[in-house]
Amino acid sequence: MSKTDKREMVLHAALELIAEKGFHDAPMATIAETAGVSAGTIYRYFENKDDLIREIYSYLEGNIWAAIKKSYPEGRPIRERFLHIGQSLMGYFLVSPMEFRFIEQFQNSPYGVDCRRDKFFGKKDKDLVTELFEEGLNQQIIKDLPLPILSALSFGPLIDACRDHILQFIELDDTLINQIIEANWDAIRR
Amino acid sequence: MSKTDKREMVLHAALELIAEKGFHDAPMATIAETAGVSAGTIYRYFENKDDLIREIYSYLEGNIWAAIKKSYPEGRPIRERFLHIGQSLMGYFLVSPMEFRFIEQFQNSPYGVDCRRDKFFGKKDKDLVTELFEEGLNQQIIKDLPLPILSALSFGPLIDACRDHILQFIELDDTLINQIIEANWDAIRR
DNA sequence: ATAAACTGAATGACTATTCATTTCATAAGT
DNA sequence: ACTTATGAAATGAATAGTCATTCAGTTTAT
Repeated sequence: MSKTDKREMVLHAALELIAEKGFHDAPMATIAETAGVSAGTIYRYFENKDDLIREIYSYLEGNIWAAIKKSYPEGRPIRERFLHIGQSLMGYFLVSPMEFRFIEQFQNSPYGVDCRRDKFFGKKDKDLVTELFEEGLNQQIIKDLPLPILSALSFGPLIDACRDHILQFIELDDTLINQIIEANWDAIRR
Repeated sequence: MSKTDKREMVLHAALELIAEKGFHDAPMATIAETAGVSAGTIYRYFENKDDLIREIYSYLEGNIWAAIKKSYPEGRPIRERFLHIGQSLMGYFLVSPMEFRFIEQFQNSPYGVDCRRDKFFGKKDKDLVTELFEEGLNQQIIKDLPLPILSALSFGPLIDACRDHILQFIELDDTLINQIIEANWDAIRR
């Protein structure tokens, strides 16, 4: 097993265990065991558990942006781009329930608060979504509300729907997915 | 200090500490100290930490239903009742940020999953909100979507907005609150 | 031969819960 | 009115477990 292989084994083992059990019930010893590696080895690749968790999130975030950017209808109307983002996101989450559960936990924890703070107070580049909202605001196509609110109206319900589907409270199909995304659009459009 | 006083002291100390630090950084010893009581005493009033946490949630849930039912415009149009519920909820959360943070943590944890399961699979009585949605569906005033989705569209963004306000990412005022609730209505109305 | 990678037992810190003991309020007996 | 008996309430040190992280010693690759 090569060096990078071990790093990846640890990363995936941690992702899996944390998604299933939560941050506090995924001991380093168990992560090591699942990864087929000794406890000490984890610390050759990650400073500590916090660092490991943040690295997993970065990795998943990369995957998600890739999913959204794949066949992104650049230059098409705002509404069309908005629908594409919603469909990509839900599509991604529904085929990757484990990753979804990790992200959900991450967002609903002090890690997630730090993350949003960085985003809204500008430590990161403007992303595709922020650009889209700003364009929509300028063209007076979407309601004049603060960006965090527009985010909440757009993506909150979408994520809740994925969660309820994964927990088998509802069953999402393509029709329902589109109805949800259209409803989100109704919430933000003027 | 009477018997019930001590129970309440513990309940409030736990609420405060958990809201600030999270379930896992609010040790029983610290809760006891904050409540002005010894660690052992907690166990006279609560079976264990889980029980304590669930009791706190029940207590808060009672407060919230009371806030909603206060001046609930029974018999008035669906839209008006919907707006009332939204306003009551946001009003309550904004004057009780500590309680809000507890509830948010509770909902985004295995406790919350159990709770929703009970709700959607009928162990509880139908609540005001479910009744409202069902009436709206029958009258074809709101979109024909599963109840969990209608909930997500209505209350998800509202809660996210409260969170962002409490974290000082945005500043909510009456105008903005009403705009958000109207946007939620746009999402669910036909 | 050398250094880098790896191991896993040991460390130290932390926690929920228990239980032997003490305190306290109340009621009975004198 | 004063003592005593009683059991509930309260205490907090002790218990039995957790877990992240370290490091002395071992293996592996070059």
